[in-house]
Amino acid sequence: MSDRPIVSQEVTIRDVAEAAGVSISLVSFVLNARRGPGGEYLCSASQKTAERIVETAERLGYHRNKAASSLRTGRNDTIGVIVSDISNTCFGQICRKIEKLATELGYLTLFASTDDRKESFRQLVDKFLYSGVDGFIIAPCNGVEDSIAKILKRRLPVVLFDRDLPGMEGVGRVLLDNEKAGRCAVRLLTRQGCRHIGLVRYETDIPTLIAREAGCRLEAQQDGIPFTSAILARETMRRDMVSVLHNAREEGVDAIIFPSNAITIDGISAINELGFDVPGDFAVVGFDQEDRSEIFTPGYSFVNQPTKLVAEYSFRMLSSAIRDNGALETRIINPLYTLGSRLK
Amino acid sequence: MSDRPIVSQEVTIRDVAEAAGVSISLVSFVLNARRGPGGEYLCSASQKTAERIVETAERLGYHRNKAASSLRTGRNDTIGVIVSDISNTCFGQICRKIEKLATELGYLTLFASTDDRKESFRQLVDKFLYSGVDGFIIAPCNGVEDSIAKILKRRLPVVLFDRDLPGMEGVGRVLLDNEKAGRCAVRLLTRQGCRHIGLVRYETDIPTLIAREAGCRLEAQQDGIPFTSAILARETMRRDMVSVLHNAREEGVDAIIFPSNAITIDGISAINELGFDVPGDFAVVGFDQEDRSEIFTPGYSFVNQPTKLVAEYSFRMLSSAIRDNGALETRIINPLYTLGSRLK
DNA sequence: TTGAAAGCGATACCAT
DNA sequence: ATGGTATCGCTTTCAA
Repeated sequence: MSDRPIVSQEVTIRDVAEAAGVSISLVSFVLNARRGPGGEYLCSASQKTAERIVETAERLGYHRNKAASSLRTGRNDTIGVIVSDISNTCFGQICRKIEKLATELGYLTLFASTDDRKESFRQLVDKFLYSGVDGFIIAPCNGVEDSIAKILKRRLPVVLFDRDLPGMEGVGRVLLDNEKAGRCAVRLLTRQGCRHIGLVRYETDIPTLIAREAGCRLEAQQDGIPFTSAILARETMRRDMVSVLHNAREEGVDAIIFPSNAITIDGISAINELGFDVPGDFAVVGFDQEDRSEIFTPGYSFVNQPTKLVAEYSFRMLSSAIRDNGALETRIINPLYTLGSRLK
Repeated sequence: MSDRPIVSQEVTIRDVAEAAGVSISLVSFVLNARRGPGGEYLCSASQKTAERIVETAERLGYHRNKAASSLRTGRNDTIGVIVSDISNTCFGQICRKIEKLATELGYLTLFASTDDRKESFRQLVDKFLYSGVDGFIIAPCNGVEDSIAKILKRRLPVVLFDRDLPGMEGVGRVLLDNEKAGRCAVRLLTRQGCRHIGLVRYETDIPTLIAREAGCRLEAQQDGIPFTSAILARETMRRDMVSVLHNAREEGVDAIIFPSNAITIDGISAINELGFDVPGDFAVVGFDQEDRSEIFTPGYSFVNQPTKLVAEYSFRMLSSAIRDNGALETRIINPLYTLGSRLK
């Protein structure tokens, strides 16, 4: 096999102890002590020794061996973040912000993408579990309740965001108010004077999409504006989109809502293919696109999750659960919108 | 302090040993054995005991404690990936692919974003170093040679991608052929019949940008086509872009190249602000945008890194360096391009 | 083919 | 205020 020798660490706690002329217990003690407001070491060691120890550690370039520390304490100072696709800018931004917050509190963050596949979701949860994370922040895919339950059984805290698993108990939640998001989308359109609103989505039981559509319908009803929704098969959505939009136009629909990221992409793609002008032919509201989408598509408006807020709420909820056994509650977030620069 | 008891693991190697009626050494031995082509365990243990041990481990739900294993072996089966911004789709895609490849080989991947700031770069390298990664894949920012040297001093392998640190020795490299990318951009434009090509960039010594511009100039020269480049101050690029493009148009420039991601964003933004039509007023080639950009901006063409290839080359080079002491070499990648759907 | 035992480095209990 | 030491779970050498 490998004839690589066991490489021992260059500077261990023992070296620091010797160099400082104290015991390793004391070094560990001091190095793990909290700091008071004036920078004093809050431990029974005398300030003088404490300072000498810290100074020695720095001089020798000592850094705690994480593996040893984890092994002993069972803590890992690591959190796991699971999303469907980190190269989706929306998730990328949330992950970045979580990473930043986590780093500030001394946590390491593990990221993984599931591609919305249950099987890889399960594998990733296991992988993180066995890598020893202290908690999870998860945008779940449908039908992974068992996997989440497995985490909870180990008494590790879980915060869900972006998508809910209705009925799942014992988890924290940071969710967009999707009904409000739907209403917001419709309002963006009526404000431009649109008179007949269409929505395209695929066949699904994802609560997010259902709630968004419900919100749209509700708002349109209140405004006394006709609202039509087209429901496509998920697999053929991209293809069917073109004819659906074509027909909608014929039928006098003057505004279209694409209620998710994937639908928005396919929708914009179809509109380009049809050579339609936005907002000339249609006014459009997309969902879950990145902040910069407006730059690329000046005619379109978007409804989004406030990524920073989602990241902050999720991480703070998780870290307080890990550290202080803080409550895992449900937080509902208000949607954000970006107006297109060319409107009707 | 914490009155949380030391939580011991639910199933340890000792439990497996007892349940299987063998010693822990044997369990470890078998569980770490390589598998032969027929699935046999390549170790001195008898196949029968080996199978019994594996079966017992599975039945009990045993999973190796990573901390203990790392502590003992010094190996961590973890790699660190550092980029400027993981929410940049280009990097997001590369990271995803690396994660996937790494997972297949049993590695855990740590990601981090530096925002192109030297100081956070250094901190992240340290963080990963002390977290115990076995190697690095890095898109560096300028002036971090010292930090890379620190990694090399610990004899950990490093593969650079996206951006080079010229003169740095002992690292692997997976880089785009930037000169060729520049030439490619010009060719996309001349092919559409453009007669006067402009390029906008900011003042910099980043080799990537310099090489791209050189490639553009070279190709334009060979084609006997006038080539003008405008160099802006980095800080005011966004603002200045508008007037630069306005003037270019006046001067008869009929094609513009934006030679990086950031420049492309600001450029497209300025074009929208000016109300210019693409490709009516200008033909445009942008750089480093995601695959889907064409959907959002039908008139634009893009030159990109082949993200999957970059990820594959980088990871394979790193993993072979980690496992088999494989060579760290320099690989130059050919650029990829996407044609806009509406061209001149 | 199998097992005993010595650590890897840090922590935390219990002494002093 | 400080130190001795058992222990976390696993790997690996050496002996049987």
